[in-house]
Amino acid sequence: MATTIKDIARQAGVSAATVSKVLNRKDQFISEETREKIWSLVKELNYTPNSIARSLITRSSRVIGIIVPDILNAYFTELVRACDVAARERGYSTILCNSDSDPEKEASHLTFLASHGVDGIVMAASDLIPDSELLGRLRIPLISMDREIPDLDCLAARIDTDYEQGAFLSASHLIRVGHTRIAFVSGNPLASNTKIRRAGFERAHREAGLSVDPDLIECGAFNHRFGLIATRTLLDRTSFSAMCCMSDMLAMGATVALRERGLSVPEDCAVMGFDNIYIAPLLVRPLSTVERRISEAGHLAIGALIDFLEDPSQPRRMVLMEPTVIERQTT
Amino acid sequence: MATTIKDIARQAGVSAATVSKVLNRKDQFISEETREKIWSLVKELNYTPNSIARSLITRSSRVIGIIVPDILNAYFTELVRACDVAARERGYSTILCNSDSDPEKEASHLTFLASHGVDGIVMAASDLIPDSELLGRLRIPLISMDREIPDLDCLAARIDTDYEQGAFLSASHLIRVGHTRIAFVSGNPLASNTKIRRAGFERAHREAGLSVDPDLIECGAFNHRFGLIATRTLLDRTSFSAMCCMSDMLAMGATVALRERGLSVPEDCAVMGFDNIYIAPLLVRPLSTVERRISEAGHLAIGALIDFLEDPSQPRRMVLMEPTVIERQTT
DNA sequence: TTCACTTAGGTAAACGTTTACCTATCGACT
DNA sequence: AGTCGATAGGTAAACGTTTACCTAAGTGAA
Repeated sequence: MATTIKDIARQAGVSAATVSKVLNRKDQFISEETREKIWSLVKELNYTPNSIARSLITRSSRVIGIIVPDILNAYFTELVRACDVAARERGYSTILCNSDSDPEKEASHLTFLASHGVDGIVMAASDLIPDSELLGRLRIPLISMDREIPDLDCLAARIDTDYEQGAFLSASHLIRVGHTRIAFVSGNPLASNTKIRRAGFERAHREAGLSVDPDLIECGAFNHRFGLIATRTLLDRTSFSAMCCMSDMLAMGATVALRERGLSVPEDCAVMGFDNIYIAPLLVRPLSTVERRISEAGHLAIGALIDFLEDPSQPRRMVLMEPTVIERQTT
Repeated sequence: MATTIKDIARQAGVSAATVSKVLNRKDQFISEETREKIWSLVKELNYTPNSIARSLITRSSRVIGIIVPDILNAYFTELVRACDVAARERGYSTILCNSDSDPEKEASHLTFLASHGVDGIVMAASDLIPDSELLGRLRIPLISMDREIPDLDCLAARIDTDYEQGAFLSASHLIRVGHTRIAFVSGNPLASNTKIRRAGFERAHREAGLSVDPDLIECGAFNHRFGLIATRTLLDRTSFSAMCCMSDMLAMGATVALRERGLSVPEDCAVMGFDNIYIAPLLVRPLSTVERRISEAGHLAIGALIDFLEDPSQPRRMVLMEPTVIERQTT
């Protein structure tokens, strides 16, 4: 029952095409009088164009899909927020999907987004390797953030963080202040996401003339729950004086486990996080971590996507963001 | 270029109508043979129906809009997540909007959602009083959560938390353990959201034969930043031995401010939160708080909305959720 | 044979836009 | 007088579905 373009047309005594032209500012050949009449009717009748009908014919929705593994991880909350504001700044909206790191959910979100006609998709860090057959078929412009991804011609840009360097910096920081037995906690051990970080961790040791005890490594997931469990396991298995966690959520879980055993941070065990989520400085013992400028990454991703949408011929962007260490009170 | 229903029809040697009937299981008068041929072509050609075209004609999108003030507040992150899983369980998807507690943004999200044909909208707790003129015009089925809302006939349900009781319980808990000077920190002082809580806070004092010193009240916003600022102000102005914060984010900010001044929690000052967000038990000093069963609220909201969509004649639900105190280590 | 019913499927309009192309009028210029 | 170029706007198809209604063939009974 909402007002349509035809209602406006009828009341203005013109055709729907004329109204459409005015609305879309393709009105160089429309008289000032008609134009004004249309705009005033638009206001009076509270006309809002039906985006669905519009998308159907223009094949563009000005909507961007965002897929993250877990919105409860504050890193993704911040990223999603950043993407959303960046998109809105350029007249786009976003629609969010949680994959739970489940390939089937990811695929079904992808089809959902496609069938809803999103103009582009941002796929954020995940242990998953995306279904390249599906992606290739969908042909939706894509931004990959911090993930392994096949080379597709709909891949508009990659925004990656230099995880190797991030892990290297984190471990080096701990080594510099005297730690020699450092635990390493990260996500899925099979994902490149984790392998690369582990390489950085090991390089830091190598360069310091230290070796890495495999007993100190625990990889599984990036959430706080795994941080808690992994730390308990590590504590039962071996001893260490510092922990190099590959996400702040892991670090939060680790801290809880350490306290559980009566260990204080950083006196008995130092803890490094990764991501610098907004909660990190708010913890009672503000967390030392690796800063990765989440908001900037989100803006970059959306910017690259929209630039690509507006001109697909431009060269693809491959950004590698350099992280830095932030020293707070847990190291 | 994606496969359409016509491609299927052509290759199956039938009309598009027949394909549509099979796809929608309105195929009682279609032969088994045709049916099988169609389904196998659907698989072979990776056909996915174009939701946009479908929505245009059916006037239903199976998408629900969710408007929250600030997704960075973990309470809303959890709520949104709960709504999303509840919606997916029933074959709906969600689309998320941040209002930043800005009436204009909220209105523009509302029009956005309307023009994108969402079937219903969940509006979560906010200081804002929604634009009833707009809402009435849009006529989109609505769920209101913890907000003041005009009575509209498109209002499918209200899911509210008994804030008066929550604040009462929080303050009573502190009074019971011996505190008499308790600071009260909450959101926008003009919003009913805050007024109601303040009433509960005052009732707790009244029933204990205590009076409330207005100097102990600081209201502004629900985020951690305000918690920090408000606590500094309170500390400069007066003295107290406990804080009754109306969100866990506020409590986190408050804790930081207290430590800043060398005060330890709970020895020098006890702190109560509200919401029981997932981070609350993870803080180094796990936060005592008021539990409000966020996930259940989200499921309830989505359930009520979808029930209403499927049968708008059923009576409206008005749920009042009763909160409970969780005692951890900050009190 | 006729009628009615069932089965299997087709036709075409409709949803609300956009857009390529067409028409008509008016001056101005050759 | 005829042509041309603006100017102002209209026509109708198209996007990919769904659905109310139509058709045609076959069957069974009267």
